[in-house]
Amino acid sequence: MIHQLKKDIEAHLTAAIFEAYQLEVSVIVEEPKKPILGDLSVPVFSLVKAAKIRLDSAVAFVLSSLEQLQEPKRIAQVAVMGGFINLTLDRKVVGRDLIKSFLDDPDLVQILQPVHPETICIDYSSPNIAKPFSIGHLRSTIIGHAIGNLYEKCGHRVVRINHLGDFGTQFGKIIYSYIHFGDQARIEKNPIQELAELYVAFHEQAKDHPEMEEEARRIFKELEQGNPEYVRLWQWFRQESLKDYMHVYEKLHVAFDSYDGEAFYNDKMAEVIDLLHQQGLLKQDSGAMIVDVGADLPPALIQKSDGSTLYITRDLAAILYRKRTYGFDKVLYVVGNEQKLHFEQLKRLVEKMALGYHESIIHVNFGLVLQDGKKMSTRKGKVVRLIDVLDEAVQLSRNYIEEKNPDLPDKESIAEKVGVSAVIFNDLKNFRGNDFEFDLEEMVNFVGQTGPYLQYTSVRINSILSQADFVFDGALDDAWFERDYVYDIIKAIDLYPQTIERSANEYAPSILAKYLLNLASLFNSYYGKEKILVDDLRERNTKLHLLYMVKTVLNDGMHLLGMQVIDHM
RNA sequence: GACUCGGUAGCUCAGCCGGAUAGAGCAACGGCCUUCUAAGCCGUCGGUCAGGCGUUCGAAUCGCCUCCGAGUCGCCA
Repeated sequence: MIHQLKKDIEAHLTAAIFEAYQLEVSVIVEEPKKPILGDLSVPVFSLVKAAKIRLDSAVAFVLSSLEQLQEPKRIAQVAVMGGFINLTLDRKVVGRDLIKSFLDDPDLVQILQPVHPETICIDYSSPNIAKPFSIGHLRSTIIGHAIGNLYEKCGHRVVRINHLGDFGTQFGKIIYSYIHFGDQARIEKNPIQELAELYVAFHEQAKDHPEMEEEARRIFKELEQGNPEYVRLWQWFRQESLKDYMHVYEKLHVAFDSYDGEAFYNDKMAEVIDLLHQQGLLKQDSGAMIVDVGADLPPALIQKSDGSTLYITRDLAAILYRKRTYGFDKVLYVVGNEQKLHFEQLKRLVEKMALGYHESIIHVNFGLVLQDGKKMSTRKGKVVRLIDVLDEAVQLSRNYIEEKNPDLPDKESIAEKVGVSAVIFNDLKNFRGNDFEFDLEEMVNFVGQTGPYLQYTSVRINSILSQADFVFDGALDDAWFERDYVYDIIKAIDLYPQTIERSANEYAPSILAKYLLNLASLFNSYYGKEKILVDDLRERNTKLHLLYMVKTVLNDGMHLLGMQVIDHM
């Protein structure tokens, strides 16, 4: 609402300046940091400079233009401070308007309706078969899931794709390892653990026996060509891994529209290579087939000298398939920073092939989870299993419940929801591009800027609402909106729709996460100041309206981030 | 070595398409539970925005250089 007013003022002033000076000055209306200065602020420096006029004439010009704006009610006060013109809005009107629009469209379907609904493919999670589901894949999973939710909320169609890492030379390695030192019974008992150990064992042995690498590549090539024994082992490993992953996804409440991994594209590779060949892009280089993708990037390796394919070949096949199958407007790859070059190459390949959609390929990169300041390595067996972290978080959550609320009826279910959500929120609250050091204590922290803080705030509100009956009858004590700490909450709620849009457009769930923390903090601060359930019905009803809005926004926001919403804890 | 990303309070981070006195949480210290859930609230302490130069009325924000950290750099994914 305030956002709309801001846009209106910007448009009005830009037009007025053009009319008076024939100058295209794009006026920016900003929000002053200090609330005492007002709700909106117009700096006039750009006009001074462009029109080469004095500061005071620029101020006078803007002031008179503002008077012509058809804005009878909302702007209550205009004050000039140096080169800034500060506008203060009528808090009663803002509060009433907000509540009205909130009640008219509580799910924001009208406000967030896109001009052009798009189809967005999101490639995320994508764990590597036969390896434990690690913290690294947690990041991709929950960032991708949240971005998908955000786009859906904005009215777009989202296709969620789990591009399983179920193919490639790594399987040559594991199969080699299994044949030479594997044990069927042990794998059946504890598949992921054993398979991961086989993978580590391979790399340990290969240090002294480099010919093993060659052998692994040969096995993969045969797997690719359909060697029945290798295919059987591969299917077995894949199936066992998938079972394990589904367990994790269940805990995280994420699901996908497609689980077509790399292997799915095995029979679609020839098409890609033919296409590259026809366009004369493919060339041979020391036995392998490569494509030059420009002087600023290293060439892309499409086919190994033994004829088998690579990661990028499969990604290329996948994008062709996805364009045909889903007709995406955008395809997002939620994959770590370390693969930046890979996606630059992929994008360039698509551009070189003149397919016309290279601009819609977006690498939504995220920071690495470090251990002792360095990247974790599956090859050396240095991974942290997600399931262990989740278990730890749920246990801590149980402890809190025993300490704070031992009579809670459904302890176990709440403990699970709080613990898992804490881990999810901890990952989403900071900008995704930042690397971070693995720190279990930080991940399962429940105090301060955390998931449980948001849940707790919502629960507190819920507790009050459940003790009161109130009706949305519009009978409001609007004088109450004048109070700073109330008005701050109103302004924060008003900001919710644009926060969702920004969060989606920048592929940054952290924007929403920070917003929710701020809203919760404003509410808790208010909660400490005033009693809600007062005797005066009109006042009470007004407060309950506000609480209802805060709770609705908090719950909706948490849901978008992939957290579990609860009503008591 | 080249390229990419980063360096803001003791720690974890916001702010970065230039705007007014750089903000949160944690930690530390001091308060607040006979009244709506204290997983909370209030207060105190804490800054050469890595360093330098430049552009500008105005720089944490833009440009260049230096230092430091991480990642990547054809037969892994």
